[in-house]
Amino acid sequence: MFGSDNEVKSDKIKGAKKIRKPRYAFQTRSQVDILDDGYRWRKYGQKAVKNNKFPRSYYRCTHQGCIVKKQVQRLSKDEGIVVTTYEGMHSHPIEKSNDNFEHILNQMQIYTSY
DNA sequence: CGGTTTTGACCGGCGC
DNA sequence: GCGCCGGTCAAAACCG
Repeated sequence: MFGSDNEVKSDKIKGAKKIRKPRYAFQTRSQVDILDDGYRWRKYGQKAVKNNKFPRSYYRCTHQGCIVKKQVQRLSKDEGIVVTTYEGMHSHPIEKSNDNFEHILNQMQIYTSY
């Protein structure tokens, strides 16, 4: 299941031949970890991290063909800071108002890896 | 009713 | 070889 993961695994074992899954980390200042960026997410697990006093939440896009994964983690140092990490690329339009999305971006700092 | 959520348990990989 | 960790999935329950 979930070819996306399988693909990455294969790449790792083989030696990274294809493009890597893009990873985008968003650091947001919010009291709630449930940030609606405009996509639909379904929580599939919650695990506690050792460097963090708070558990990390794992979310996945519920769109057909959309295998984007997202994980939300809070900074143990600042409970008001929420780190949202996006994995993969979306292949469908957002169902929320771009205005709202822009407003959210306005309050988040974007960090891009790769 | 459908969709979603929550917890627990399980598996694989890696280290020593 | 064994233990450990992280990560993911499953089922059940709940809500609108």
